[in-house]
Amino acid sequence: MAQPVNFGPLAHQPAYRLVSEKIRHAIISGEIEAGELLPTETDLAEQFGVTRSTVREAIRLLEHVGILGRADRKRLVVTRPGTEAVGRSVSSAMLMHQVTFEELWQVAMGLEPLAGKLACLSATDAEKQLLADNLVRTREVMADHDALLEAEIDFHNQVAQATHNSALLLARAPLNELFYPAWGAVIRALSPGERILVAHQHIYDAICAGDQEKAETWMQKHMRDFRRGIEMGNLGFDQPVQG
Amino acid sequence: MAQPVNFGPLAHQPAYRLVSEKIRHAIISGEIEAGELLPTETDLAEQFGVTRSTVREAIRLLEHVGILGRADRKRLVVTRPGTEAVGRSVSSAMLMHQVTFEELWQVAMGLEPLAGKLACLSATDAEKQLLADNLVRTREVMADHDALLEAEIDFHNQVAQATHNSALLLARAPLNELFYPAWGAVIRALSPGERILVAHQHIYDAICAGDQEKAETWMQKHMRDFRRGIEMGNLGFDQPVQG
DNA sequence: GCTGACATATTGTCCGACAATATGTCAATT
DNA sequence: AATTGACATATTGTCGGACAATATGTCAGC
Repeated sequence: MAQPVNFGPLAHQPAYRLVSEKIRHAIISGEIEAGELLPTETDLAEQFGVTRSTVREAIRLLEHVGILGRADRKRLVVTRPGTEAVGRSVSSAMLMHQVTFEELWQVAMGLEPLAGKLACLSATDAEKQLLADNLVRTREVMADHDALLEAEIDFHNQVAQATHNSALLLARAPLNELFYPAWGAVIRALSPGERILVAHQHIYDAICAGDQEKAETWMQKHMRDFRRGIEMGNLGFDQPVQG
Repeated sequence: MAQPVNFGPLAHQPAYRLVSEKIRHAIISGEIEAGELLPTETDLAEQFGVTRSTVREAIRLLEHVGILGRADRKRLVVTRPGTEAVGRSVSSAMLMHQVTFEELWQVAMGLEPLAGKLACLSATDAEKQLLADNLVRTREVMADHDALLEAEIDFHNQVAQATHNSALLLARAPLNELFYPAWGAVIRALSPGERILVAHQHIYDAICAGDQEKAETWMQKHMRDFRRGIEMGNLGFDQPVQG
């Protein structure tokens, strides 16, 4: 007997997606380099044989993820998505998945100690200096909750920067955005400035000494402190993070 | 003397971005839930007081990151960005940053062992069964490079799934896409089927036994094998990954 | 109750238009 | 010579209207 033919639903992609894919491909394959200007919308429309409206929709598709941006507010330019763009889109996803603090913290426990460890291998003198400056600043603003939070976040970002690992930077991008409010709440509730500073100090020492293990374990301790902070402050460790 | 006033450039956001932000905010704040239908484009245009073209551009901004999708090919629907959407956008970013295998591998060394460890705590019987099936299948297709690659990828995804940690799933989404070709190259070059199977077997055993440490260390071993495979095959461990 | 015809709603695409703004040119002014 | 101002040009942001293709809803007819 003849097989009952099973036609899959034929995929008629709208034109704006095709155009978008073509542009995306040209960018990713390196055909167009970062920083280069794209042709004008009218040109693109002509080249693809569609209207400017369609081209514009295709462009918007790529804009939000940070592949395309506006140079001088006019011409389109190919850009490298920075941590902000990636962080924004991934944290949207996490918010919609109702990710809990616990889940987020587990990921951070995978990435932050790793960052500390790797920074030991690759931190430059300038980056070590930045960390040292951050320590000084942290001590100064210990009483000011907002400023302390900012210093704390900066410290972690600087450690991550010091790894010179873009993949790591991008992977941890959403953590920043999502932990920010919780970290602030912990600081306001418990004023753990001294404890934060001690941990940062040890991490800094380890990075300067190139002591990977010490950096890793102190970062772990530091993150566990953060966890305990949320739990003690009854801030909802098993609750979904808030946008 | 009076300071020379320094006016920051005044930020005139285009309308399509404002509209996009409004919609995004409504979605993330939970005002509109996932799965709900959005009003029609014409309605939105009226509500916001702009034209349909503008609304469409705003929608496209959110579409590529997976916040919005098409329900039945017509009406717009709010969706949860899955790992595919997130993986796609983050791996674009990584590609443009010329992330090397080494960088990527370091991140994987942070996340995959973590996944193994967490899976010990939360894997259900059904998920364990899936892993068992995967092992059987892996043994069957050991000689077929393509099928073996697919089974290998599946195994890691299933372990990650078994953690029930969405944040982790999303964070490791880009790894899948980017490692895929390299992993395939390793398999074709070295035929390490037996070695892969042994590692998977141990990881599976550990998960069934709830032995977190074993799962973690075997996943580490497994990833180190992968690294050695790329190095031995001279596949460019310190080279940027290819799209 | 199922089928088919028909009207309706909604999206995808096109066209043409205009205002606002950035860029380039060039003469006039100091 | 350098700055300023006037002017033409290019490009984007936004508008309005139009039409085809397709999904949905309704209703008569068997």
